[in-house]
Amino acid sequence: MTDTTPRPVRTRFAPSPTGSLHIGGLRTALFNWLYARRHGGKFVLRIEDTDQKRYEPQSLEELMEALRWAGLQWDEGPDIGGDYGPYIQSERRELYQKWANWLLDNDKAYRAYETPEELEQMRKEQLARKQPPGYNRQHRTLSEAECAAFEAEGRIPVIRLKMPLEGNTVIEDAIRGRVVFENATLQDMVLLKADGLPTYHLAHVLDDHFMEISHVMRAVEWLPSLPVHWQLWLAFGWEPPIYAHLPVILNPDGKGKLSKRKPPKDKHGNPIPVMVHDFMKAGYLPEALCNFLANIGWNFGDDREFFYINEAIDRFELDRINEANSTFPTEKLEWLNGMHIRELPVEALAARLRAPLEAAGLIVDSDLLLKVTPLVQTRIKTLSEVVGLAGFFFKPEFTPASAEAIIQKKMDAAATAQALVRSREILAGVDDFSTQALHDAIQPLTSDLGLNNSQLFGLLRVAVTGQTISTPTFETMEIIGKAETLHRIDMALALLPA
RNA sequence: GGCCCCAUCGUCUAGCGGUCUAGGACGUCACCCUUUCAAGGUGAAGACACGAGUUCGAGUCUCGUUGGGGUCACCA
Repeated sequence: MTDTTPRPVRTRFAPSPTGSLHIGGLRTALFNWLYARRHGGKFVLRIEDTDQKRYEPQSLEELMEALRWAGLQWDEGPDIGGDYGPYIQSERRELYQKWANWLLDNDKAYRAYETPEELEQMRKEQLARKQPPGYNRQHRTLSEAECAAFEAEGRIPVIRLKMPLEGNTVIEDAIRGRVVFENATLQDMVLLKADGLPTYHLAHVLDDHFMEISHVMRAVEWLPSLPVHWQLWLAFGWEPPIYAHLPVILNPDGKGKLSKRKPPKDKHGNPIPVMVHDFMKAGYLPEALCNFLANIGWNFGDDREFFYINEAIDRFELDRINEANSTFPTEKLEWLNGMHIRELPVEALAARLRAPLEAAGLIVDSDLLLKVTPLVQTRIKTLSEVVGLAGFFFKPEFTPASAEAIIQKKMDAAATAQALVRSREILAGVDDFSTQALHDAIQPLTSDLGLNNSQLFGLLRVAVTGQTISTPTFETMEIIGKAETLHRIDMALALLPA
């Protein structure tokens, strides 16, 4: 394998359109993309829609949308075409049938006439007898006449691969090394289904061959069927690609791999998104998600974990991929997302904050948003958190906090009211409503009233923002302006019992 | 259960026979800064699953045990 002439690098991501993109799928796509970019190769998007039962028409669009959002542009694919198309398997069925027949003609495969029900029955009996379930190869040696008899019954055959019955299948995996399978334990897998469409096994080998895919990077769950695929390459007599089986992402709380079926929860019991679209909606940045995904099962080197994906291209190699599965490190995603938010230029962050604010029903003025953005930049970990922290800036009507929220620690209503009144007097006299000037004007009042900064600034904060956790007080006053600030203090005063 | 893969701090990881009294990051805790919340700074606790080998020497190689994961479809 290693001494074959290197081929141009062509990798592919081949999802089946059974729903929108899974986060684990995005990582597989990312690694394939990274490898292609690293080696100046091509990254191909292929749709594996040979299972009509599970096909969801919406998902092709969603899949592509998620990939584009993440910045993983493909060089060939169903929407943009390419020299190796079509890129949707259901449009390639003649190819699969042609080569399935070739296998038949060359004694590498055979027709089997059992119905799904009969196979199911066989499995049940095997299980009942505590035998390993599997096809018993009954039809592997059928005569012409026997086949004709089944056909006469109206049975439609599937085509199964004639696996070697003894010996080993030995394969070199690019990240796991030598993997050995005993042929006697392997199955004669179905290659072409009764509906004339291929199974994954046949389809991917044929497509990867004709699309000249050089490296197949896929999740480890494919490893058990690798020997079948390998025997197919051997049967065809074609040069196999280099296989690399990636570790999977495990559920952080319970056991098993991350799955949308069993929604995972973090240690606080909050649900963790699994689908890429959920991450989009939750306010994660694509650059943060890619950065995060690249850190699972691979590492940048230099002890660096924060990076932009373009920086990873130069360093991405298969031998740096960790073969162990890993659980989904939620807190790290939060941290990385916060990091990427903080690194964004203010204008860029403001632009991204618009969507979640508008989704919350707020009217977003661009100038105002630009002023508010720096105040939230170090305080949010996801874009959607802007709504809770600074949504009040964009509400048409100000909603004051409760009296008890305004009253600070070790203070009562009277003292609070007094502080508000005195503050109002001072603020009314300030012409330059800037953060610094406001701070300087109010500061002396703390000692006059025998309060500390926390108390005085705190009650002003709650009066002016309506929240106990908010953007900084004086910065907020500067943005909303003098009239509004005084108005809100009046509202607070009205709330306090006399 | 058969087969296959995997195994370093709670988590993500570095480590590719000696430089490991095991490094980094997230998280946690403490302190500093501080008008809330963050951010930032400083510091602390915290791991080579176990047992045999190989070797002058093992986190690093081999085998076994244990544990975890995956897979056993006319789904991918």
